[in-house]
Amino acid sequence: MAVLEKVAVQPAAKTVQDTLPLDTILMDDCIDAMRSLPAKSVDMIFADPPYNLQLGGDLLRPDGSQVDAVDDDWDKFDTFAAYDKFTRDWLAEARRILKDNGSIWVIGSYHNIFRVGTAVQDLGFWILNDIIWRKANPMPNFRGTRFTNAHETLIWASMGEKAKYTFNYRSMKTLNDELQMRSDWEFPICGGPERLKKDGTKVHPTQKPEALLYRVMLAASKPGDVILDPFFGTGTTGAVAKRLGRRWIGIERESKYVAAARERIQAALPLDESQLRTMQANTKKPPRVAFGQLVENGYLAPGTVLADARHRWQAVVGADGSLTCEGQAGSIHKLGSLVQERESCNGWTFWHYEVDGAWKPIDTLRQTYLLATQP
Amino acid sequence: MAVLEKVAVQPAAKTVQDTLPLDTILMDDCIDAMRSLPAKSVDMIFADPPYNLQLGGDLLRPDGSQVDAVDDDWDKFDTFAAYDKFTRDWLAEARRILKDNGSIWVIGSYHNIFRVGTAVQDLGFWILNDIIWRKANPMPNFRGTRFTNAHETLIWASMGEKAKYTFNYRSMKTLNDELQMRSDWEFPICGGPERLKKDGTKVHPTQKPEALLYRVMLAASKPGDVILDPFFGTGTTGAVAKRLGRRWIGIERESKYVAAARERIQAALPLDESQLRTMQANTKKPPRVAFGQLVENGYLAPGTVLADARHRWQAVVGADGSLTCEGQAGSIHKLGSLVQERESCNGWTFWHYEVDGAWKPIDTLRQTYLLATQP
DNA sequence: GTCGACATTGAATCTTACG
DNA sequence: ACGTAAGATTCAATGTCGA
Repeated sequence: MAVLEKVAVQPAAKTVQDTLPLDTILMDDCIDAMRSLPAKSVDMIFADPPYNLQLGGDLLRPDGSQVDAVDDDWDKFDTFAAYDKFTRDWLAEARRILKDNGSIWVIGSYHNIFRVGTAVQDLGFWILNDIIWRKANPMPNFRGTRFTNAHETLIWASMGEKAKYTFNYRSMKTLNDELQMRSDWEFPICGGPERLKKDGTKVHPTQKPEALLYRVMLAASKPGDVILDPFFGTGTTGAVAKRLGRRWIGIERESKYVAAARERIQAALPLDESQLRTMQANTKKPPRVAFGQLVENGYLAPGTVLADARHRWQAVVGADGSLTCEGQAGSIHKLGSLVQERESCNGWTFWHYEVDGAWKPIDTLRQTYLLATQP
Repeated sequence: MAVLEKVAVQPAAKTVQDTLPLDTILMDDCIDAMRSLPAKSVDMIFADPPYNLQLGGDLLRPDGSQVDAVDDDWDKFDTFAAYDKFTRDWLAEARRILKDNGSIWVIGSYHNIFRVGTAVQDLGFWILNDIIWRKANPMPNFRGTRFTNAHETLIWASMGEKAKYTFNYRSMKTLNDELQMRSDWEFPICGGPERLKKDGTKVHPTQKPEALLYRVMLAASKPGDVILDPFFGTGTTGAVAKRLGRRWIGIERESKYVAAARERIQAALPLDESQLRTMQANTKKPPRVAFGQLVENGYLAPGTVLADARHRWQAVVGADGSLTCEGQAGSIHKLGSLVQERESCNGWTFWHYEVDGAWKPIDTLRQTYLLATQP
C-alpha cells in the first residue's frame, strides 16, 4: 500500500479554484488578505497563529548564556480579550473560505490553545481530534520550576458535526507500520539544515518541522487540494504542499519572512515515496522506562529493600523512586555509583530485589512492565 | 504608647484545617458541597469534571460510546453556554476554597478541555503546565474515521501569575531516572485488578489509573496537605491520597460511586513515614553558608589559589572571603561571572581547589563544613 | 579525513532572601 | 515596597575546532 495517492485528473470546467491566487504569497494583514478570497474555495487551512507567550524578563541557562526568546511584536496582545477577538476574527474568515468538506488545523501551546479551541467550537467547527506533537528534543526548564514543556497541541476540525472531511486512514496506517495512527506524534524540533538561517541566526523564531506538515497534509488532504496558511512565516506549509503535489496560498505580513519563504519554496523538490518513508520512519527505539514508573504502577512498593548481587549494600525504595542507603539518597544509578565510589553505575543491573527467596536484578521487573504495557 | 493595651487573645490553636471534613466523602451536588467549605482551606484540587450536557440536564462523562448519543436537535450555542456556566461556577468555588499557595489540576479531553482551560485563565488562575497523559493501551478507533484518541490533557494552574506553588522538582527528576520530568506522561489505562467491577461490569466509566494521581500528588503536594476532589467518582484521589499520607475530601453525588469509593479507600494501605520519604523531604534546606565562613574557620587559607575546572582562570582567596584575579575582585559568584563575561555564575560549582593533586569544586568544602557543623 | 571534546541553541508565561 | 546579591539550574542535536 502506497502512502502517496495518485494525482486526480484535472476537471475541464472553470472552477472557483481557477480564480484563486494559487501557489503565491499574499503579503498583507492576515484578515484583510482572507477577505479578498472567495467563499468555500479552499480544501484545508493550516494555521500557526501567534501564541501570546507574554514572557517576562530574560532567561539564563545554567551556564549563564541567554535564551533567545520570542519577543516579536506580532506575538504581543494586551489582554485575553484582545487575543480572543483576533482569534475569532481570523477563524470566522477561515470558516467562510473553507469548502463545506474542508478542514482546519491550528497549532498552539497552553498559552493560547484553550482559547483557540473554544473559539473553534463556538464558531461551529466540529473538532475531530486534538493531536499532540511530542518534541523529541525540547528546550529544558532551566530553572527547575515546572515540568519540561515538551509538546505542542494541534486541533483538527471539520466544518460541522455532519460535515464530510478527508481522512486518509489507509495512508496513516501504512505510515505507522500497520498500526492505527495515534493522536500523539513524535518529531524533533526544526533544526539542522532544514532551519532557515541568515547571517548565522534563525530567520524565524518558530519555524515548524516539515515532517509535521507532511503528516498533516498526508492525513487530511488529497493531491491537487488547495491549502491555505494564514500565518505563513517562512513557508513550511508551501514547501511541503509543493513537494506533496498540493496547491497552496500563503498569507504573511512581514517582508523578510516572505522573501525567505519564496526562495525556499522555489528550491523545494517534489517528493517520492522512499524519501517520505525515511522522513516519517517510525521511531523504533524501545520505550524508555524509568525506575519510578515501576513504583508508580505498583510493581515495586515504597519500603522495599534492594541489595547488590553480593549483598554488600542494602537500600530502601522511596515513594518517588529514590533509594536510601546509610544516609545517602538518590536515583538507582546515582546511589549505585555513590556506594561503590565509582563515576557511574547501571542501577538496573546493580540493584536486586527478592522474589520467592531469590534475588533478581530490577531490570527483570522492567521487562515485565514493558511486556504488560506495550501493545 | 497607647493607654489601653490590647488584650493578647490566645487563639485556640484551632486551624481552618480542623474544621474541614477530612478524609470523608460529601454526598451532594458538587457546587453546593463546595459552598459549605471554608475559604483558603485546601492545598490542592484535582478535578475530573463531566464533559458535556444532555438536553435532559444530566452530565455525561467522556465515555466514547456516549459521545454520539447526544440529542441531535440541541442548539450548540446553548449547550456550550450551559457547560461554560457550570464550569465557571465550580471553578469559582474551587478558587475560593484553595489556599493562596495552592494549585489546581483538571483533566479532560478535546470535548471539554478547551472550554475548561479558557475558564481557568479567565478566572485568574495561572497555567503552569498542560500535561499529556499518553495512554499506553488506548481504545482503537474502530471505524477508522479519525486518529486513535490516545491521550487526555491535564491542566495544572496556580492561583495567579505571582502566586507560589508546590513543585517537588527533585522528586520528579529522581522518579524519571535523573532526567527532568517532561509534560507528556505515559501510563496504561485503568484495568486489571485495579479496575472496580460489580457483577462483572465496570462500576465507573472513566476510572482514572492510580499511577496518574500518584504522580500528580508527588509532584505538587506535600505529606499532610489537604486535597479536594469535587468529582470524586470511585475515589481514586482518596485512595492515592491515603497511600501517600495526604488528607482528602471527596464530593460525589451518586450513591453507588460513594459506596464503591468508601469500600476501596478503606482497603487502601497507607505508606509509613519512612516509605514516604522523597528527595524533596530529604533535601530540607541546609542553612546558608557564606564562602567567608570557610575561610574564617580554616577550611581554606587566605592566599589559596582557586581555578575553574579547565584552568582558564586562577584566583586568590582573600582574608575576607573575596577572590582576586587579574586585578578584578569580588565574591566567588561575582568574579566567576566577571571573568567569564556571563551575566551570572554559581561560584560554588565554578571554582575548584586542589586537594591531594585533584581539583574539586569548592562546593564539596561547603558540604564538609555543613556535615561538621550540623548536629 | 576522522574522531572526540567542546560550544551553541531551541515558542519559556523559569528564584529567593535579605536589607 | 523595591533593589541587590546569593544561589540553583539543562536535554538533545547540531556545529566547530583541534589533535
